[in-house]
Amino acid sequence: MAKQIEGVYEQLLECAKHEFLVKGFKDASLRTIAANAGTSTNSIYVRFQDKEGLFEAIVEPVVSGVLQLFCEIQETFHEFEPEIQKARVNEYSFKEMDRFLDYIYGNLDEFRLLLDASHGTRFQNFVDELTRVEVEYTYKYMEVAGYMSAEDGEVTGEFLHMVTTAYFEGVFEVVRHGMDRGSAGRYVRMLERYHAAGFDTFFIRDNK
Amino acid sequence: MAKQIEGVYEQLLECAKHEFLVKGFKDASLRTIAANAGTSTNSIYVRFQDKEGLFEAIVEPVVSGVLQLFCEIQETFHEFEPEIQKARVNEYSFKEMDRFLDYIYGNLDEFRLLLDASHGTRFQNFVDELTRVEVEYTYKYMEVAGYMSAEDGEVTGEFLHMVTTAYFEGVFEVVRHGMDRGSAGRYVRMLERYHAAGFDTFFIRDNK
Amino acid sequence: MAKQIEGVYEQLLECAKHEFLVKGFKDASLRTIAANAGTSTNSIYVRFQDKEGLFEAIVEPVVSGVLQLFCEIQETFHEFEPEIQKARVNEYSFKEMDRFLDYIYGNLDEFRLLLDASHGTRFQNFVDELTRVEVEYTYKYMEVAGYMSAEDGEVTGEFLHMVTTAYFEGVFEVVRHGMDRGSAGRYVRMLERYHAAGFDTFFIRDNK
Amino acid sequence: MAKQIEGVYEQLLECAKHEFLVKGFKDASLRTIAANAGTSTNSIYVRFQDKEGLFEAIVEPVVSGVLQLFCEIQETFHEFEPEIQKARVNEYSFKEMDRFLDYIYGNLDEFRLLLDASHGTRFQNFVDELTRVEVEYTYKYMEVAGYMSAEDGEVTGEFLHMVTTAYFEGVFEVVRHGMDRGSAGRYVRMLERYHAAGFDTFFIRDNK
DNA sequence: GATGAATGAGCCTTCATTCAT
DNA sequence: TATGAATGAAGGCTCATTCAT
Repeated sequence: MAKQIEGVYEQLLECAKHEFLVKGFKDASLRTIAANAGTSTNSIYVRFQDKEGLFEAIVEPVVSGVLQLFCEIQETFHEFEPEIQKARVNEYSFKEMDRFLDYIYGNLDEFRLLLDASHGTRFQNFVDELTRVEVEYTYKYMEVAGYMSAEDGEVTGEFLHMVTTAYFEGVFEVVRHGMDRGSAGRYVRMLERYHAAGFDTFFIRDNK
Repeated sequence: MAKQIEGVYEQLLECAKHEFLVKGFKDASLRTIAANAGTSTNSIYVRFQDKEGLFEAIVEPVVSGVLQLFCEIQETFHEFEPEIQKARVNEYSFKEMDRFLDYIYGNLDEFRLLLDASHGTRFQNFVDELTRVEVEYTYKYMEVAGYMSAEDGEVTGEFLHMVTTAYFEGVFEVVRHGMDRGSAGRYVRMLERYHAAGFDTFFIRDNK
Repeated sequence: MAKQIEGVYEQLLECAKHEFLVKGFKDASLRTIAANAGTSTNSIYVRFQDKEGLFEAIVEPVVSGVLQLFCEIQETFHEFEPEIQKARVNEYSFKEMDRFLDYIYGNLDEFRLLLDASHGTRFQNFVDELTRVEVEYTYKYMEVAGYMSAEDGEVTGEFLHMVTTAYFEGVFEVVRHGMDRGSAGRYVRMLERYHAAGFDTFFIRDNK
Repeated sequence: MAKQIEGVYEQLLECAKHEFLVKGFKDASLRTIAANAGTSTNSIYVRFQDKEGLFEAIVEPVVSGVLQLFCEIQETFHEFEPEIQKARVNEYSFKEMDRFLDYIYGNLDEFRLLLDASHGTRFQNFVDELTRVEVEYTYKYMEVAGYMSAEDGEVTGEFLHMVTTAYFEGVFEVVRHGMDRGSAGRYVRMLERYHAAGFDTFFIRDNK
């Protein structure tokens, strides 16, 4: 059974990660990656199909992971009773944001790649994907919790998308700035309060 | 002697703008630009030094312009008496945001370039630059208006930078999404309220 | 020990046939063939030596077959008495051409390979080989039947070769055009009359 | 006015011609051609756009030339009165075939390329193109001269195409075999008689 | 013998920039 | 200064074949 030379796979991933981080997807050179990994360009094709396949191999598990984590968090929350949802939304999101950050800090390089080196790949709209999911769940929550837009509906959808984008971009600034895990936690906590306030300016509870 | 042929300069700018918009800085081809402009590649070098020089020629006036406008707005504001500043801050920023948007919409392509096609040039951190200026003035204003952080100061600076980034990114979403001027106005107004609310959550007036 | 896995040989032949037909010998990819056959490239080398060996394995039996059939037909004919040869040449060749076409239509793909996909292999001159054999027998027949060239002999040989080539190329057009067996029969019959007329223009019977 | 280095163009054409002749279009290497011409591969792109452009540059003038010559010959003939056409068809085609052969022998290498090295280019069906033109004119002539098919019409068109193909392939054998100009003349003359006889077997004059 | 990775060379094409005219 | 070829390097990718397991 012709085995791949041991360690080359990992070497390639490591060197590719580095190259992509430094030069971005487009400008990264497979020749350079292969040379640094001490092998031939063809090794890349054997293992990863092509350039984008190499990028995906690095990044895809993390993308899947974060989406799964994200959905799991949301689903768990949305299974609570409406009353509980309303009562614990802040507490809950604080707690879960920590899991989220843990995941990010467990895969820092991959997130850096997704955020700043993925142009030209199918991951270039990664943040947007996350945003879409979040917006969807936000709508669900608004319904459950009896929120309604404070404004006429005209622009609500796009606006919500916009500020949610801003929220995620804010979270990911933490990655871009190379902040340590501790600071990141504090920051993001602040960011949540910040956005919660903004949110409450536009969307108010329709309670009696 | 041997004057530059009239109109070629403008042709080059126009064609370069188009090419950069479509392909981004890195992937744009000087050959293509020159060919479309009906001249030779060397014409670019004569007029703009090199590829980045060409990009700068398109974008730099707008960058200068927006920075100047921005500073002017801020300076004017900061020349008011503190009492007036405090009283009119919202009204003022609403009004001035319109000038800002007008400027953007008067130079849409250039902003698009700055936002999405400048990677690889010295303008790739354009938003960050704006953010830095804004943050600086925010500090000044906070001092004048007697604001203070609601939190311990440890992370204040970076946090302020972060949310200001989010603010500007939010504003520029308007460009990226190809929103029309009217919608943009409404959006950004909402965005300001949103961020104002967030801001007030953290920075409170030390009045008596 | 370690016997070849049953059926792989046939699979390879089948897939190779398809690949060669579609891409021609040079552009065919052994990787693709092996992959389609559900085996490894090396299986090809074990069974067929190399790329050309694979091509030969497909095509050689048919080449042998057609040559054998061809010679058999000719030999049978030439065993007849001269008088009978002269009397029945047309009738005979009509009848035998049907066997020839049957053989072709029983091995259509292989003939297609020989005609249009063999460049780069030792079969690239397949038609020429057939032609040479035919010309040889034609000479024999001419002697037996008392034909002689109507022209001075200078160019006779090459000319005969040329028109015989034209004859065979004509026959094989039937394959290239994907004609059905029925039409092919009619065409080739016409072609024979056509060439017979041409032939009789140059080579006339030295009878008294 | 930046001139191309003198002679490089010609060198490239010459070396390309040689490489294409030896290896065929597909297998020819631009690197090799450039190296042999003492220049860089890019010189090829500057002058000829791409690989096929290089091939075209060699071969296109000859293709145009031969088509023009061919049509001119045909048109001239078809401008004669029907009576004259009928009377002189053989004499005329003999004479003009010499012009045709002169043209071929004035551009031997190009014809070799067209016949045996053009696979993969838009010239790969060169003979077929010629054939189509010839067949068209043949139809015209048949009408004028009162020919009609001796057979039912079913297969006439395709059959005519087939034998005309055979005719041209026969003519071009002269190129493939490297025959000298003198022999070629005699051959082709014979070939014409040969085909004329075949033709007359199927298409007979509807005279009274 | 089967596997499939390694080899090592090669493909066409494109680029930003320089340079001779 | 305009021109556009020359430069010189690099790009991703694919190949037939060999070789270690």
